Amino acid sequence: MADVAKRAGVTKQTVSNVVRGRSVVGPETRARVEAAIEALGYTPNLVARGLATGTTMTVGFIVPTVANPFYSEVVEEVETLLEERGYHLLLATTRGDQARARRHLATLSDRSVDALLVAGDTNLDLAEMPSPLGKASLPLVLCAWEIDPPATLPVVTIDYEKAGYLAGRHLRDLGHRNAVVIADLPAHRIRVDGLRRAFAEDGIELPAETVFTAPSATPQSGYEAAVRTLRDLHPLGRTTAVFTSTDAIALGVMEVVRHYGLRVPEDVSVIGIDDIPQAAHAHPSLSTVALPKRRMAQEATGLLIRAITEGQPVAPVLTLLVPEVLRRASTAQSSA
Amino acid sequence: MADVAKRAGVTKQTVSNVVRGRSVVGPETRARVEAAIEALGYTPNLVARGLATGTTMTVGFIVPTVANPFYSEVVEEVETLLEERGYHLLLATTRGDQARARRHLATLSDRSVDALLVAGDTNLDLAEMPSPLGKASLPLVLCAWEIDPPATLPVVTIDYEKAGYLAGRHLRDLGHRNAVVIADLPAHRIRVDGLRRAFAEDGIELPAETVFTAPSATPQSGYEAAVRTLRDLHPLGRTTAVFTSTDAIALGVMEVVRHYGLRVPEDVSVIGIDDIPQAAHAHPSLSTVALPKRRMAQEATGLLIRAITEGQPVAPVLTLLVPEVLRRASTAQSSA
DNA sequence: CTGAAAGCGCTAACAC
DNA sequence: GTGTTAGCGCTTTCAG
Repeated sequence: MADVAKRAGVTKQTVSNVVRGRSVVGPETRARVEAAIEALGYTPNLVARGLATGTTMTVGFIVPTVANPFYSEVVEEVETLLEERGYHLLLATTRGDQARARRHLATLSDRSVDALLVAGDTNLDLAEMPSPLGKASLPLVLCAWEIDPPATLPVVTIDYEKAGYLAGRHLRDLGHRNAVVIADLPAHRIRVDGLRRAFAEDGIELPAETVFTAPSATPQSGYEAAVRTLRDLHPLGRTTAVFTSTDAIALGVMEVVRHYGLRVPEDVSVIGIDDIPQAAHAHPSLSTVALPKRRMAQEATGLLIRAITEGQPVAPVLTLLVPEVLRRASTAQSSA
Repeated sequence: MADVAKRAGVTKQTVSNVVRGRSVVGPETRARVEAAIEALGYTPNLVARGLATGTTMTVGFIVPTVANPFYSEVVEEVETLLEERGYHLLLATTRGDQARARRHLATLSDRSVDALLVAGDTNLDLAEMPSPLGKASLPLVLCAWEIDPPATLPVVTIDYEKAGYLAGRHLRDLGHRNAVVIADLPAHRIRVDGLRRAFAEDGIELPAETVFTAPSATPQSGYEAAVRTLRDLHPLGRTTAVFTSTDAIALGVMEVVRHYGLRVPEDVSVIGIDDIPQAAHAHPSLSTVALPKRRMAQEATGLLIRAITEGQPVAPVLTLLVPEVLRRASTAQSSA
């Protein structure tokens, strides 16, 4: 920078002003400086700028995993939004590991990021988490917080209970009274609660023996477990519908159902939650409750950036995004 | 830091030494300093350290997208490896957009990262890319470079041609002579070339009219296109096997084949490439050629970190990882 | 509109 | 072992 200044016959200050596009530089001077920059191939050092301004133009995002369509879509959207505003994305994954989450939280809050976004993770116990959560030293927003969103922090999440409820109402409206549930419990218990509420409105109970657990956090093994569960369960008896807490599981269920020579949706309706890309392309296309991930990413990033630019902590409000039923081909009127 | 030093009755330097775990501090002094750090809740400013040392402990990763199982697995692996060594991951996606890629390359090379990893993207024209590629100012490694890996840069990639070849040999060994190809062209043409080579070894040609294009970059629309293609194509005629350039497409193909009342693998064998998580859980489980993504991530990260710690640019060597056939249930002896 | 000074928080040389 | 002195490259006062 000093070289550029010398070459253009100005001071570093003027170079700085030119680089940052401030309109305090005379056009003639500006041209000279720009020529010098070009000639020397100068490029400003962001770290130094960061030290001077106390801002890094970087947002940290702590996420359970990225090998899961739900989170990877959220990450991608967040990255895009940040990029549009000139921010970088520092990605950290927890993989369901408290210790990792804590480490990330600690290192990222050392002023190496301007703000922090943390996606929900069942294994995350906020009370155990270090400083930034407590002293709110830097803007912090939580998202996709399925279980017990804390009231003391800003949270942008989805009404997962309603997602379950909507799935339930959809099935109920189609006349289904005997449903089997396959859910990733306890992570997705809220979704099952919603389903239960929908059925309860019609006086239908969900017997405990029709609720099965896909005992793993990853959608893949959830799927696998679902397959096994359903296999053991067979014959389905009076069951006319299967509700799964996740599309990945639903996809597996459809395969197994077909494997038994039953048809979806003629014999059994299947509905999932999330609306992963494959859901629309399955055969039959999977009815599901779409979780507004992109909306969530937008709201969360918006809060974060506003907090950074205004220099104020984010108000601890809970934003609850509403999911939406997607009626596709895997659900039909109950044949019972 | 000054406060800590004052409280402990030492200088900043000593505090620095304690923080960085240097063994030049007396145990008694160290204890005092640590107490002061604890009391004041001091946490070092990484940006300042970065300015002083010229190192940020951050590696940039430019990737086409993260909403694709292949890349998301690579990203996750890279992140994990970096974290183990105390590095952070700055993630940037190109979404197949040259301009974005160029922007990222430019901003990331402003010394805000210690090294740069760039994953292959058909839309990326390296010749058009700015400085860091040319002047190799900071360690740069390319990975997953399917088309024309440049000889002037270090590249860790997979032998995609061999992947196609292995798939072809597998089919050929099972007696298949009439295969249909559905590939994401031109992105995956190398894979088709490999297949062609395998068949050619037996004097079998792949007529142009049996090669179909799934005309999109994203696996999902590839899948969709495959479905349409196969639907139009029906009946399959003498075809006994389908090769797809991607597992996602293969999964779609299996559904469509079944849709016609044909059985996999009894009537038609299906083989893909990649080994995405779902492949193992499909019904029947999908035979495929596994691409060693994790190995690739390991090699690439290794090179990068070595380059950083040794302060030397990475030698422009091409590392070609070998894929492996996974014989599963979707392929069987040809019935023809 | 431009220039000169001071300092962001830390580390790296030295000397003590 | 510990303290001292300079910066890292930039931005930000404040004068000119």
